[in-house]
Formats: sequence, structure tokens, C-alpha cells
Amino acid sequence: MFLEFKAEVEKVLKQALASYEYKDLEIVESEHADIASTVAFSLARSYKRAPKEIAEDIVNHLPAENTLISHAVATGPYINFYVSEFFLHKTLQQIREGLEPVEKNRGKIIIEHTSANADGPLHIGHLRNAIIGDILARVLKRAGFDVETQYYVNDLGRQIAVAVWGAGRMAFAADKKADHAVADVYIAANRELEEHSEYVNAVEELMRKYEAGDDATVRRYETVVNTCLTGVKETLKRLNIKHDLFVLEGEFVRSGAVDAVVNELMQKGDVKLDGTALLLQLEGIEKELVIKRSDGTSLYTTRDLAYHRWKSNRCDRMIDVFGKDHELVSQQLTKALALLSVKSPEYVIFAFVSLPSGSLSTRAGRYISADELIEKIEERAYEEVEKRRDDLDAVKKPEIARMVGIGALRYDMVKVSPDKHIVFDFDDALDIEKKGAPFVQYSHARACSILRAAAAKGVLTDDVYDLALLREDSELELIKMLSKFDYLIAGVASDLKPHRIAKYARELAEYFNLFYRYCPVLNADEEHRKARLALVDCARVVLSNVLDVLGIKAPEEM
RNA sequence: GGGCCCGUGGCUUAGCUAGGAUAAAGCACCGGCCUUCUAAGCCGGGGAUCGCGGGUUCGAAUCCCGCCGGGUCCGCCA
Repeated sequence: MFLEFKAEVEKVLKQALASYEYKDLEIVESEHADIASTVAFSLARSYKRAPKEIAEDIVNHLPAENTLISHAVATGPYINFYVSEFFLHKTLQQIREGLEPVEKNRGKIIIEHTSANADGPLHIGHLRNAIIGDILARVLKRAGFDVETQYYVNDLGRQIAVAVWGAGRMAFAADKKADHAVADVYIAANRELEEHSEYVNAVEELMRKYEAGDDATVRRYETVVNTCLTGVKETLKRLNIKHDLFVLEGEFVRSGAVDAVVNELMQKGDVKLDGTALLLQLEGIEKELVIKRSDGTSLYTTRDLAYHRWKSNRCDRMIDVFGKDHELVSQQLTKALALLSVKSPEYVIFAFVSLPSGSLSTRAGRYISADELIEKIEERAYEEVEKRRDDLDAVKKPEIARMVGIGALRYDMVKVSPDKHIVFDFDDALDIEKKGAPFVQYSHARACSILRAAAAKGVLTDDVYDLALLREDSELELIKMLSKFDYLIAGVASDLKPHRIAKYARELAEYFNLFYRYCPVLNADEEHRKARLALVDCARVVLSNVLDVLGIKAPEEM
């Protein structure tokens, strides 16, 4: 609803500024008003008048009657706008009718995220990728896009060849989760290769045979990749993350799509021969990009070109969630795709997660697996539930612990800007009390609790109510906060900054808690009770929606 | 060496793209609030030369230049 308020402010401000020349309306969010404009400052310069005077003049030229705006005031040089009663009313009404996207059918977006190598379990670094990607997918869906999520499976890299080679020498441990069993073999194989360089040839032969499509080799690869992915999918499921499609790199080599890309680049790009290898010179990038190895096999970047060309034909926009290490690659990708007349993907690049002891590495066995973290955080959450809610039964306790644990984990990973490097601290990650997610979940549970008690008393929440009775600051502020949900979704859908959702969720919960503290609902007189119950219901709906966007479950009690 | 990113109370961060009103939160610390809808909550308090130095501007955490500290990339790896 806030989007519509802002649109109206823009409209009337433009009218009031008809006699002025201005570049921008300079509409800003402000703590002194529901929305404000600072345009008087810049007009002051060109018109050589005091900003205060100009602000007053503009306010005098605003239309007297508006729908969503109650009034506007010039406070010194600032022009402050305030929402109307009708705005508050419409906000609650819209929420009760269901939070539908303002715009629909905005086109198809394919978002690629996670895409961890199939050589072991997901670790905490992959988690950041997966959670950012998953939340963006949820935001874009709500913003009215048709979204498909893809996991790009690297089955052609040297890493996988090493794992396949290792699997030929030792079996996967049967008593371990599949992806962990693959990691054990992969780590052991790496160690062996370091000690015995004569085995390296065997690995390279596997790579050549796989690309050539040798049946027996393909089957060996498939076993390793599928084994690992089975485990990875289990982990993702626990985190409430689902991919619509798993796409194997190898398919693009065997279908001839990679060769087609190489041939086309030879015609359209600045390609030169270095021995038998092919190098592509890209504009603005000093280093040439190798598009074909001397031995004729393909490289990651070339396969990625074929993958993106394929994707581009299936959607209107492509979004790739990448770690910071892929930044140069993404620039090369964009430039090479331009040569092929393929639209560029949009990149969401996040800085790394490292351990206090240094960077993460599956090969060196230096990582914390997502499974281990999930396990421990759910245990911690369970202890917390036991401590606080001993009255709950044996089914509910672990259920709530799972919601709280996973919620805390997801919230933690998304709350900081993707630009920020994270040094992972296990103790800190497990400190449930400090987390943002339980705070938001708790507010939701409180709202549900009031509604349950009301239902038990036979008070219906869809009773007709008089909005004019909601006059307390905490009530008005809460409604305004609720109105900003659509504004937030629209904003994040365009700037792709998912941490803003986490911030909003926390603030919304805070406003609800204040309302809860200052405005008794069930013990209020009948008319106030009806109006406040409607507000509680709206708060519950938005809290549950914002949690859903974060991929966090909203418990009805905790 | 070059490119990109980060540097905000003791700790973790928001704000920076489009410069504006006393720099905003959480954690930690100190002090209050459970006979009223869940205290995973609420209220109050102390604590910041926004890395450093210049510049632009009526106005800079925000824009520009330089420096310092951290991260990351610069593979016929992925």
C-alpha cells in the first residue's frame, strides 16, 4: 500500500512544482514524516531564494483534497507528507483480502544458485549462496515474476574426476550420509595424488573419456555425482530450499553446444591460436580467455557460455548468485555472451564466509558442513524450547526447535549485506538468544495466541470494526509498518538486496511488540476489541508472509 | 604490481546506488517491569572524532582524490 501512497505524493508534488524547473522530486524516507521531499534545497540555489520560503510556496500549491495523503507541512526547508485515515483503512483492507502481487506476469526469471561441486557436502560458504538465492527467488515470485531456480552441476571439472578416480579404488562408506561419503573418498584421493604424481595421468584420462562420452566412464561419473547430490538435496530440504531443475554441465559438451559456442566465437571474436589451444581476447580485459585446451577438452567458462545461451532462450532475465571469486569470470562471461548476441545475466555477488583459521576448502577437509551446523543449531534450539516451554508435548517441542533452529540459521546468513565478508564463529552461530529470527517468530506466535484466545471466547476476527478507534501511536505505527511490505518487496525485486527483508522483519516484529505492550486486545471494550483483533490478524498475516519470504516457518506457538 | 569489495559505540551490523532534520539497531554492560492476551517480551542508562588526510557543497557516514588496514581475483582449475 505504501507504494501507492508514494505514487500519490509524486503526483501532487509534480503538480505543485509546475512553475519550477527541477531535476528530481527528491523524495526521501524520513523519521519526521511518513515521507518527505528535500527538493526545496536544490531549488534554493537556482532561484536564489531561501529554501524555507520555497518549501512553503510548494506546500501552498499542493491540492487541498487528496485520498491517501492527509496533509503536507513545510517544516523549515523540508516538505513533510502524512498518510490519511483512508490510507490506513485501505492498508488493512488489502491485507485481509490477501497479499497479491501488485503487478503480475512480469516475465520469466531463471535464477541459478548453490551450484556447489558434487565432490562433498554443502559447507557454510555454500549456505550463504543457497540462502541468498532462495530468498531472492521468493521475493521475485511475490513481485509478480515467473521464477525458475536452477542448480548447475559441475560434473566435468577436475575435482569430480578425482572423486570418480578415488571411487574406483575405495568404496563409499555405507553408514554415512551420501555426500559425506563422497567427500571422504575425494579427500583421500587428493592425498594419494599429492604423494604419487604418477596417478595424475589416470585422472586426466577419465576426463577425456567422459567428455568423449565413453559409456562405462559416463556411468562411473553418474554414480558419484548422483550419490553426492542425493545427500546435498537432503540438506537443502532441511533448509527449506528447493531447486526446480538440476542442469548438468556435461550435457552441453555431449550435445555439441560447447563446440558450437567455440566455433561461433572463432568467427565473431578476436581468437588466436596458442599451440593447439584457443585464446579469446575480450575488450577491456587484459588477460585472454582460454576457450579450448591444447588437448581439445573444454573449460568451465566455455561450458558456462553454452549453459547461459541455453538458459537465455528459456527466460526474460537470468540471475546468477556467485561468490566473490567469480567476479572476473562474470565479466568475461558477459563480454563473451555479447559476442554471441546473448543477453547478459544479472549477478548477485557475495563476499566469502571464512573460518577464524582461514578460508574454507573441501579438498583439504577444512570446512564446517551445513549438516553439522544444522544438527547443532537444532539441538541448541531444542534445549531452549525445553527451558522455556516444558508444558509442550513431545511432538511440538522438536517441531518448534526445528523451526527456530533453521530460522535462526537462515536469518543469520541473510541479515548482512552480501558485500560483507563473514568470519564464521560457531559459538556465535549457535547462540539462539541473540538471533533475529526467533524474535520475529515469537511476535507471530503472540499474534496467533491472541487470535486463539479470541476464538475460544467466540469473538470472530472478521467482525465489522471501526478503524477510527485505532488512535494509539503504537497502533498507527504498526499499520504504517504493515503498509510497507509491498514497497519492500518491490524494492528488493529491483535492487536484489535480500538483507533488507531481514531488517524489515525485525522492525515489524518490534512494532508489533510495542502494540502488544501498550494496547490490550481481549480486555479492551467490545468496539476496541474488534478493531484491535482486526489489526492483530493483519499483523499475523504480514509477519507470516515476511517470514515466508525469508524461507522461515512461522510457529503458531513457541 | 593492477582490478573489485569492505573499514560506523567493547562486539556484530543498518544507513552509502539517487548528499539533507539530534548517526540507527542488535549483542554485551548497568538499573527497572510478570495477580492482566506467551518475559524468546517491554522501559530506562552509559558508550561513536562514521579507518586517516585533503577536496566539492549552504550541508558529507554518503560524492571525488590520496593514504593505511583487511578480503578477493588476476590458472590450458572450477
